[in-house]
Amino acid sequence: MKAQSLHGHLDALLLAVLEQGPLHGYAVIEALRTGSAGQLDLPTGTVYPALRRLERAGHVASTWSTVNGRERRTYQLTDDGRRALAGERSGWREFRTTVGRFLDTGPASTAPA
Amino acid sequence: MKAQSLHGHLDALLLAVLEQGPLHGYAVIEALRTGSAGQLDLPTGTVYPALRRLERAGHVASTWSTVNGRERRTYQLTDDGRRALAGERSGWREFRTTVGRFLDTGPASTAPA
DNA sequence: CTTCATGCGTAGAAAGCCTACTTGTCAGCC
DNA sequence: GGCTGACAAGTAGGCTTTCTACGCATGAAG
Repeated sequence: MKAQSLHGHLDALLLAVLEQGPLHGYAVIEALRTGSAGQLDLPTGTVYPALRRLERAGHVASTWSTVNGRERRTYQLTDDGRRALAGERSGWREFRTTVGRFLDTGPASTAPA
Repeated sequence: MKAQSLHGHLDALLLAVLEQGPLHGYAVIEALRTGSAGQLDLPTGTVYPALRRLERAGHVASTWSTVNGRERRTYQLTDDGRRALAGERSGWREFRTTVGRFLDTGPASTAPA
């Protein structure tokens, strides 16, 4: 699926993935891919800058570690990030409900209510 | 709510509103506002260009009419637009499912399943 | 030694929405 | 008559976010 539809929700996804434990950038991409059954295959050019943005915003913190000669920057959620994630989640529910009011209630849909 | 989150879903919303019957631009904005309980209050600078885009794409057609001396451009869904809307709807479901996999399954959420 | 998977990163382009503004009619009020 | 506010359409420029396409480096496999 087009990741362009993510616009504005990517940060929430990244925070949600990191909520389950610290990961480095490459692993975040894999977590999103496997966790979505292959639907989300984000390019590094999308994820890395986004993680930096989250770090600048104070939602995540990063630490360097060298594993097998490979440099890894491991990201982990901060307390502030946890609060941000909660906000993103409620924002997501609101968004889903609002848009769903128009798109879920179709003429030939499995009416949800 | 921030309409920026719409990014990519606005077209689907407009098509969905017009599915219920032809409307002019201003009425589309009101339909979105009332239909969303005030959540979606889109500025004209967002809606009008979007409707033009949909017209260029062949998803809607417009006709001018003058009511009480006021010029109205009424938009209505084309057959192509109906097909596009169906695609947008399935795209929306996929998007919702995929993102929901990460954001709905929170630690303190009303688990949907 | 070449290729591939892992791993990080940047630069420039493209897309989409928002803010702010303009134009015009009509109704109501002073 | 002049002013304000709701209705109705539209444009221009800016901002944010994501994507495409690259570059650099290590280690394992052939």
